[in-house]
Amino acid sequence: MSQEGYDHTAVEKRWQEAWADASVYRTPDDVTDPTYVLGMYPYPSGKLHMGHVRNYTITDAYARFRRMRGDDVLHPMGWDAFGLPAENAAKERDTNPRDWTFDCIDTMRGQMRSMGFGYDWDREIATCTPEYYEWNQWLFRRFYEEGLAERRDAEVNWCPDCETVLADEQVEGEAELCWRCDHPVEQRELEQWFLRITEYADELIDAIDDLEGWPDSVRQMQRNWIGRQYGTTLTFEVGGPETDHGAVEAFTTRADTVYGATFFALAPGHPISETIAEADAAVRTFIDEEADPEGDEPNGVATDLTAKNPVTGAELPVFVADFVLSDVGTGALMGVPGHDDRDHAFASKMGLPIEPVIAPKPDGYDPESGDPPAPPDVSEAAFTDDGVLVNSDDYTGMESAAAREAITEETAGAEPTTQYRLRDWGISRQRYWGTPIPVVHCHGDCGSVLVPEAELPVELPAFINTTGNPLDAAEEWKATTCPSCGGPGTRETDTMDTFVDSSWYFLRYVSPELSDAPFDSDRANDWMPVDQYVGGIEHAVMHLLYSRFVTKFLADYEGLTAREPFTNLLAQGMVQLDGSKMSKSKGNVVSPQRIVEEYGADTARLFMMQAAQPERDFDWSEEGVRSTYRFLTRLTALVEDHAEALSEHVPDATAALDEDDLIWVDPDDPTAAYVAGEIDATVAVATAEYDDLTFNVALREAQGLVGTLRSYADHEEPDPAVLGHGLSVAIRLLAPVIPHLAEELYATLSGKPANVVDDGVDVDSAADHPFVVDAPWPTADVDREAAELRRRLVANTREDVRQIIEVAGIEDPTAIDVVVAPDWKYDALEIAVESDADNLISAIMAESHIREQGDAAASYGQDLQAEREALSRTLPGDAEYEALRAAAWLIEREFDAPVTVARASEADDAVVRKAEPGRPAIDITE
RNA sequence: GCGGGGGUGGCUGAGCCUGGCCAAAAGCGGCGGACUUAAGAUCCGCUCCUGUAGAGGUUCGAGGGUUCGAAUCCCUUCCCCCGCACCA
Repeated sequence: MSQEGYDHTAVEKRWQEAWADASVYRTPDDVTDPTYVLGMYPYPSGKLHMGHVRNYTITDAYARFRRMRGDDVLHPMGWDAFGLPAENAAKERDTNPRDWTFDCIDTMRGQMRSMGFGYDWDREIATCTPEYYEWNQWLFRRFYEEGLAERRDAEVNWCPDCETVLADEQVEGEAELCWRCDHPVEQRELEQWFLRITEYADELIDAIDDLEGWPDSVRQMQRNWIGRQYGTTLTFEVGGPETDHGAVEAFTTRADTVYGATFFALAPGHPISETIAEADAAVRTFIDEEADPEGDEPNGVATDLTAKNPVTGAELPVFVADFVLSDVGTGALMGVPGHDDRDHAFASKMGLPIEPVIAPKPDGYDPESGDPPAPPDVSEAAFTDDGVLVNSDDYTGMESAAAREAITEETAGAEPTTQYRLRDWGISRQRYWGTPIPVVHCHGDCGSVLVPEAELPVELPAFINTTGNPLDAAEEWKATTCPSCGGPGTRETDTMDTFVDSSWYFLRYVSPELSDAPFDSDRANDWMPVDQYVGGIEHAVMHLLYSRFVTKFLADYEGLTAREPFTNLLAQGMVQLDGSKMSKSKGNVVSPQRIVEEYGADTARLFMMQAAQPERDFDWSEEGVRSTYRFLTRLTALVEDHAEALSEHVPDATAALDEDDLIWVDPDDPTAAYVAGEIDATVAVATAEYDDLTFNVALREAQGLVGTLRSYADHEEPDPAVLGHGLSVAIRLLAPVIPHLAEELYATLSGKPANVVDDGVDVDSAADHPFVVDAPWPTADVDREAAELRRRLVANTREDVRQIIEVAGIEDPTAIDVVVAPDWKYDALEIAVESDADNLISAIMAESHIREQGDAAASYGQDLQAEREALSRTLPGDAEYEALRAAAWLIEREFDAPVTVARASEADDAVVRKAEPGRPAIDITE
């Protein structure tokens, strides 16, 4: 009946409309501390891709799960709507970025609706609206007022193709390519606006330790990015025959190796390098032509300068070398070839001396009394570990860590110094489609002046199609008056990096309409932080670091109580095809739209969620999709086939479904008891897995339950209460992932089949119809461990029956007897598990009722003794008996033979003998 | 080089934290059977080797160790992926 599947298009459309009509996903402003579930908002590129679908299915499923568990949930969506691609697209199509962007947003919003994502659309934001970016400008003002925004000259990464500045993070790979257009990036000197994120470097790195809900990989990436290092700044007097360049600072993490310094090196861009290049042709040539910072070889050129080692007083030769980088440390370093690989390579190449001053620490070395170890041989390779100082005057014999401290303290001009790799955040972009930086450059003497808060937002002028920055060409817009002196002024034409937009958008959802502040403080303090954030690993550093920075700033200066924005973070894996990432350039893209048309959104969602853990990559498989679709088709058929019968037997299905998950099971119907037990076990496992976001395991459980229910429904005379309950549970367990079909089936099961709706009775007038969205999550009061023991017993027993029949070559069994072990064996096992007595057999035999069993007891005792360490508890004998009785129908069905489950007292001794706890005796008659 | 994550049966992929019930879930693929005029769908099994009563053997990248017992813990080693990197 169902090879065509079910009418997913009609089902999905029907419920999308019903949800919208009933505003089921609305989160009222007055709820208290809702569970805040957030997916990283997308750039509106025009179409949803599979990565989006996966991302938002994860948040949607989790949000729905929490909702069914009774939480208020905040699950909003918005648009990262500024950015260069809109500008490029506008140029190509001869339109403007605004229209193009809103077109894209409309399309994508429609696709999200068609996926069934349950967002509170009343909270939708788009960062390109003045109502939003006004608050970027406000935020910029606040940074400026607190001394954390400043304008300065800076060497910046410049993409000649995009004609804009890029952050370091936006420059990719060794080849230094633009992250957007893959064009090689150049360096330029420009006046730029910076936010001083480095002021927060320590807190940003220290607080990572407490982000326990974040993946280790992301935490580590942030630590690396901030790159804090403790070390020492040493001062070297640098001079030559004719000139004195004065004190030059060099940073080192290895002050303990200072006695091993045999040269000093300056970056080609260091001011002294520039100075000496004026008089020294070799240096000039080296800087201009030979220096190759990207190459593997360390290159350098000698100068006529020397640097005085501040500890030893030695005069070291000074080189200009390309492996010294201007933007690392001070752009100058002491070379210690004995204990640094790169210095070693350079010294070997230049024929400089290599001196060992650190020796490996001998075992049990005591710096107080021990003789210093012999210096290692460093002629071939540097010894880079910490150790014990040698050849270091008074410091000889000290351990590295202590020596670093002592040298830093005792050397004139030496300072303990902390270095960071993190740089201030350059937010200036020479582009149109972004937030205008709210500054006016006074033509008089006022300099750069903030636009007053009352005059915000500074709105973008109409788009001008030009090769440079359109804002530069907007002459009328540019010309303004200085807010300070009232004289003529020019607007700042830089716009902000779009990472400013995304660094606080999660706060805007709290009060998206608010017109006099970026967010409602009281509500933000109640609703923040985001409980579960989900997005791609590509944002591990930039977006997440900036968001943490801005949150801390708002905590310090605007009274926000949260110091971290995201409590739990999930970096979802990629959707791949044949093992590689889907991408347009490779042409291996699977269109979500096609999948929705062909199989429906529910199929796409279920397939993705059951394919793998959310954080792992997985391969898209058309076969897997089809298999998922077949599952949904079978489920639909199962519910439809039985709904009518159930409603006859269950007088008020609706009430029964909603009220309670405790159902009465006929004690004389072991099959019903088995199914009821399976239902409970499924709920227990699936709930825990949903909590952990391991949807794949939860769904496997739910699908397994559906299989059990189908078998049960085929069984003669299923208990309608049990079957109805089971179907209700299965539907609810699947509902977060297949919301449309779950609604449909829930309605069918409730005796309000959807075709009634089709005939003109609309959904919300059927007031007694409960949405599964709002249905209570099923509950179970079972011990997961006991449920698993029972499952295992049943599975093992069935497996054993199969094996016997196969191995013994039984063609057609006529009777199968299953006999549970006698009680005394359970008692003996219990004693064996508990006991730590040397002689297990005597411990067991101490029990008179076991001793009475004579040889059988002795023999079983020996078995227990032999396997003593491996023994584990089973279910009690009565529970095993009940579980096997309940599962007998499965064996009967499989082998088409009557199955008798018996207690030991009811069975033949010869058979009973083989029975053990956890392993009933099986006797098959041919 | 540093840091992070991996290597499991024909494939995908769980298990590993908390060792035993693990020859190892699930899906896919393959094989056999039921149903069907047939195909499809659906259902029941099988799918490392041997085995006429639930057994035995060899497996979880490689080698070693701890343990009564290791896919699981420890060490060494090889390979793959990701991030950072001539970072002083």
